[in-house]
Amino acid sequence: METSRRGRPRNADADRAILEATRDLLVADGYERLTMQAIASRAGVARQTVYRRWPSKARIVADAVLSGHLSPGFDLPTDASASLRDWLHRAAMQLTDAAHLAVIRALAAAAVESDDDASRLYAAFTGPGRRQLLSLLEAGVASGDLRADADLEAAADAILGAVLYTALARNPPQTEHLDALADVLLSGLTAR
Amino acid sequence: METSRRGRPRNADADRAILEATRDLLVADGYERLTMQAIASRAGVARQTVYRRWPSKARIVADAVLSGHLSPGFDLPTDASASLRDWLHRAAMQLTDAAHLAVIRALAAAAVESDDDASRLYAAFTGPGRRQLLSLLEAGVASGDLRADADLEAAADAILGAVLYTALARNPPQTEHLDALADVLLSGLTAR
Amino acid sequence: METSRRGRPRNADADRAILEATRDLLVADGYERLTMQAIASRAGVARQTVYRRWPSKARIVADAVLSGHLSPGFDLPTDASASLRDWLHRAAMQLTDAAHLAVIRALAAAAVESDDDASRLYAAFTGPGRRQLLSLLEAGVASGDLRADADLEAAADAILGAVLYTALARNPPQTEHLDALADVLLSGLTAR
Amino acid sequence: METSRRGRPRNADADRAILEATRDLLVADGYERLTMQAIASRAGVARQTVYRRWPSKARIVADAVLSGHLSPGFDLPTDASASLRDWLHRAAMQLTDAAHLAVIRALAAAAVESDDDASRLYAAFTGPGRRQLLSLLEAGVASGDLRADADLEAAADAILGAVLYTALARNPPQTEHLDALADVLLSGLTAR
DNA sequence: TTTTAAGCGAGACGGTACGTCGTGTCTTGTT
DNA sequence: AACAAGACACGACGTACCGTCTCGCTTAAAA
Repeated sequence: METSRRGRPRNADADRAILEATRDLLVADGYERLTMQAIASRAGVARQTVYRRWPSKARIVADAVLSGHLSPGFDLPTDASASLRDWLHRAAMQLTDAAHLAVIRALAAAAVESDDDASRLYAAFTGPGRRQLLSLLEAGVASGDLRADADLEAAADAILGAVLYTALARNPPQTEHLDALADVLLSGLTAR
Repeated sequence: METSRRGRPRNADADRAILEATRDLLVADGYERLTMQAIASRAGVARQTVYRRWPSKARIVADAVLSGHLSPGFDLPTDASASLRDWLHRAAMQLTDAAHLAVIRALAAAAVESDDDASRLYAAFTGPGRRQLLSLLEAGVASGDLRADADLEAAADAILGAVLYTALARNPPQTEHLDALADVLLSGLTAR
Repeated sequence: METSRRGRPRNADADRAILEATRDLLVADGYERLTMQAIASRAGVARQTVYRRWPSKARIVADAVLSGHLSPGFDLPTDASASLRDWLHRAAMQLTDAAHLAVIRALAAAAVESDDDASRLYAAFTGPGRRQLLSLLEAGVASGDLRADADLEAAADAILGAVLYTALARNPPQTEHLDALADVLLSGLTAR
Repeated sequence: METSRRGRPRNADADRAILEATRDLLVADGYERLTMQAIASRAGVARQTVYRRWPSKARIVADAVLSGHLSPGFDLPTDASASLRDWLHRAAMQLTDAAHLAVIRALAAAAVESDDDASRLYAAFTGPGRRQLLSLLEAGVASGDLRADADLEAAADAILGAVLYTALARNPPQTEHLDALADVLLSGLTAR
């Protein structure tokens, strides 16, 4: 048991306040305009208190992502009736709002420290959406609408990648394009 | 048209040298560590000579992307025998090398700083691969292997997005995962 | 001849402005409260411009002293009629005003970098007063009032040291004390 | 008089250890490089224990001076045979060692930061030497070597000031210069 | 004996200045 | 005009100290 440390304990609220301040400022101003001083001020904390916990701006942002402070909520009903097409539309809509675009772009900068950090960041960012999507797919399999022998993990990656890419490269995404996307993913490309 | 200007003409080599220096440094150190001084030094040029041509770091990177200096070569044969599965494997392999990952991450940073739309940069970056992929798909349709009524643009987006996302979030990508990805894209998710 | 240097030449006015700003702020607020930012601001210059010329606060102050920006004026007439007693009174008066006390105290801090810098700083600070005093003594010798075989350099040191010490340790100096001081210096201690 | 307090009594050793640590570090590194943490560490004490006794760095140094921890020993015999010239030489020698120079310079810094008057600190620092010098002068008067009507306080100031100034501004002091100094102080400047 | 008030080591905290680095602009002399 | 070189205004970075504030533990006098 080594929880009884010496000295004044760190203010646990500060950690949270700093991550939240980071999220708010990142979403509002973007990574480049994000400042340690601004983070500290908004968190109601001295600059040194931030540095005592994180060694750099990139690490704070990385932690904000990893701790889920920056993942999109995807506040959609995950009931059985929600079709994949609906999910694609809503996810694309949410990802293309200014806040989430800012975060997606920050992921790149935050991953600058280490090369394989990037994977963890992207995985953490997409985690909630991915879990949601997986349960949607599982429901589809259970109801017999989707085939049982598909690799659902791979399917989730394909869907997430497609919607992320569309959000980034086809901003704003068009309805017909998303419908065609859903068609490809559901029906496949093979002639029959 | 007054093409003959007075004074000393610009050194045409400098443009190319600067873009190449930008690419090399970007790939080696990432966007955050990229500095104008480093670009100029590596290009054998004064800092002002860079600023005479581009107004900011973001614009150089954007131009390097738009001019194709940073797009992946995808030097794969596009012959009829190349299956979609092969393409996925090779593309994922190429995108996960350090150089391309650095560029992919830089796209976001460059987009947010320059006036250019992120979508233009992503489109430019993925352009060559996309064109290659489309001709592969068209060949598949022509040979009757792929169904004729699929939206090939949407299919290309799905495939590109999936492979990009896999490269970013599942670094390095596993063989089985890519195979499962190909299966989903070819066969679709719908039960039949 | 190597005066033709390359690149934009340094703004010569800035050097002077920085030294003057240093003097003004030092005299007004003291060494401890002196700030690089304050110096720069008052000189109408960026902080980096100060650092380009001097590596530290101590060095600026040292240079301000060595360049005579901080030496007391001792604006007394040096005519033959000025007696040593008068000089002592006026010098003590001037050295005990707030401005000069601040400078004297700053000498110690400014000398922190190197050990024998201190000598040069004290010598520079007292230089003008010393020269004035020497010509006063020489005039006394010429007029026959003072003995010709005294070491005037040593005498000047004794007088300067005495008045400096009195100013520091007996702040404010009393008239009678200064008179007694003059008496000792003029008549000596030896019984006759 | 309520000398018996409740609670754990203060460690009396700490006071002394702190003052000694202050002296050692001051002499070794100078006032500017002196830090509270270093004082505490060297004294084997927590930083707070220092602050419980002194409110600031300047006050510790001031107290170290006032308590005599930093005054030069002037361990000279004060017997009748010791001439003023001998005293000057030995005092100059002692004051110009690195330790005492550091202290002399620290006086100014400590004085400007603490509420204490500079004069009190200088008086305390020079106190032992001054008392020694005065008894030397009184012995000279008693023996008839020195004149009886001189203001010995003023004479002591002149001598102390001269030797201090020489130590500071003419480091290291030359033998001939000190001899000439003694000559001026003993014989005076007046022609006869 | 048991309180209880203070001392103490340790270290977090709000501030402030430091010295460095990068950006984008400007000003020299030279080509 | 372009160019190499480098100064300039601006502003963020990460570090170091200051003096204050909790923590848990220890120590002795008071209850």
